[in-house]
Amino acid sequence: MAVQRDLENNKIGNTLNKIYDKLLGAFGPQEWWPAESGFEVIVGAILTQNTAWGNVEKAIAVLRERNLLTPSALHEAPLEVLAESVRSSGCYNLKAARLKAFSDFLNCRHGGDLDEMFRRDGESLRRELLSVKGIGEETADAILLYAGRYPTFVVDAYTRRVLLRHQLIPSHAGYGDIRHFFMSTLARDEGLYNEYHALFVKVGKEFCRRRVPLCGSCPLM
DNA sequence: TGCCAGGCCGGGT
DNA sequence: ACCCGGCATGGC
Repeated sequence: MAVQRDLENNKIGNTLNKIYDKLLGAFGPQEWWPAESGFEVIVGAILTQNTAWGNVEKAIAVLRERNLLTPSALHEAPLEVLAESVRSSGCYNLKAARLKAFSDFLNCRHGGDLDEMFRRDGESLRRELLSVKGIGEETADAILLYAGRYPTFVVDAYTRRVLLRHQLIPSHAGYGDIRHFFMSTLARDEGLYNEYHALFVKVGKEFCRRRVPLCGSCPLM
């Protein structure tokens, strides 16, 4: 029974490795996350929730212009200033509040020090992040992986859609199921998870958008 | 012109 | 335990 499951996992693991090789071969390294600091990664992770990255870039440019891309500066900025700064990323009142919520968390729990925060072990830090209002599973994993370089797999809408279209997961699979799917079958490698998720976003943007059917020129076909 | 984008929360079944 | 509406700008 356990042996059978292991074989199954191994088959899936091979499949996931093949997909990775195809994507990397087709698109090359993606050099993620596009940011100049770990703190900027976190800000971007919050701003990009259900939002096109281009709109986030504009918001980050405004924050940089106003010297708000540091923990202390962000923490001291009035909510209205934040909201107005990140307007282009949509849902701006909500996101300003979420940036503040993270900022408060960082100050209260980690003395406003990112390096200190990232000294915590991954599992407990993940739970801490999930307790912050506005940080859900994907955002928490993105922060852990791309800002803290922890080996945790980030599952997003593209990941789910690509896997569904290629019938590699059942339609009822939840976030945790898919994350476990990768982490239990692939090596626990931060570099691999980093590249893999970035490649999913790349192939998703090009070939797996919402109402676009499977396309013959997709490298996974 | 609508639909969609690298989600998350709160309230309702 | 799910399901849904709200949040909101900018690009195609």
